[in-house]
Amino acid sequence: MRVDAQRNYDRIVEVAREVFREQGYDASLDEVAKRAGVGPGTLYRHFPKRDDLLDAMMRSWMDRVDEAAEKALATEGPPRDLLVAWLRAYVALISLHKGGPAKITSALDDSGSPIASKCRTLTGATDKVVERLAAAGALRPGVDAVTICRLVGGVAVVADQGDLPESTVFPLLEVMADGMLR
Amino acid sequence: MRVDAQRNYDRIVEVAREVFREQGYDASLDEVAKRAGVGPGTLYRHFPKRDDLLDAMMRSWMDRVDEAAEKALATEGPPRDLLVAWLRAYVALISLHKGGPAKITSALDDSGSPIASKCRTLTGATDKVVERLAAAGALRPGVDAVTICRLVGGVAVVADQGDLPESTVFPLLEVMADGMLR
DNA sequence: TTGATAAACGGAGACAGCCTCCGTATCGTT
DNA sequence: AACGATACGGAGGCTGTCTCCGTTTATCAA
Repeated sequence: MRVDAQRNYDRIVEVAREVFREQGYDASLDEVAKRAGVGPGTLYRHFPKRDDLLDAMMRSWMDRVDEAAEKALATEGPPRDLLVAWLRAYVALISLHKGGPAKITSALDDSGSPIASKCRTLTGATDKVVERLAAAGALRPGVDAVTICRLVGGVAVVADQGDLPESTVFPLLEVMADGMLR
Repeated sequence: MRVDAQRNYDRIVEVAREVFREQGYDASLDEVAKRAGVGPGTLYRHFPKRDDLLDAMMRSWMDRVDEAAEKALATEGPPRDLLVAWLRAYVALISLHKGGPAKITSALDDSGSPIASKCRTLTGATDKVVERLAAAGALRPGVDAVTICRLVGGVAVVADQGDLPESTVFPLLEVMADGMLR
């Protein structure tokens, strides 16, 4: 890749992070291009679809997911505490930007999206939690990682769209946790 | 209201129902106007915001909600069956159009939206179910109608966006039901 | 029936966002 | 330095939203 191309690529991703944080996932891409000081053509050549840009933005984010899963797994106490800790972390991770929860959760079932690979990181991390719970015999049969991701994703979407505070979201997660455990 | 105005109003609503059913909630409003045989100006005078149009479309829908609640309340058997029946009905009711679950569920927390009044019908119906369950002592403390609406709304949004089949959605609802019951 | 008046109509067009095409500029190599 | 490959970027087509305002239509009183 030519150095000027690399420079523009990086700059676009950097600016996109900023713009999406300010305006949510449906911010104008022309605006991103303008702020990055490139033409729209350049942006669309590097990132033909909006999701390709999100994909690039989320590269570093994946490390954080694994990190958060490790941290949750280190939780002391009963299985329910572990699960709740992970659910909270999960919501926080996918709620970095307005519109993020919807985007990510719907990518769970859209293997064509570039985001889908990110979801695998997410379900993978959830799976570690599932295994731990299953080993403790605490999990209700039939509850797997994808099920959990869908459920908690749904809560995250609602929280995101309604701007719900943690004090409202946490109880929702606890109801769900109780439904998942035996 | 002048009779021609009334005629156009009704026609727009009728056509909108059709178009939204075909294309989901973000169908083009100019398209609706065109099909209804009116200018965009006429449409926007009657319905300044998209939600105003949805609001009008949902007038008759509210009756169906109460009806469905009655039917669920007539369910024989243990409380869990009643709850699951209502959750399924709830999802079906808000999933009439693509994008509907998101619209309706986010209106739960947006009292400014014209849709909010429709939500009250929905939470009201849910409340009847809640009362029945509470009377039977089957409900976990702290679980109220709004909590339930948010949770099931979240599942409906995910199902809608991911085009999930009933066979996937129903188990999600059951996990939630288990979380709500003691 | 007719004419006045208010009400409603509807389409042209301003504006914003998405995305493409292609002439121009830049890079890297010989 | 010169050339070919690569990348740039902006003009502009397209679609959808929404408004403004000249024209039409309904209604009612005379």
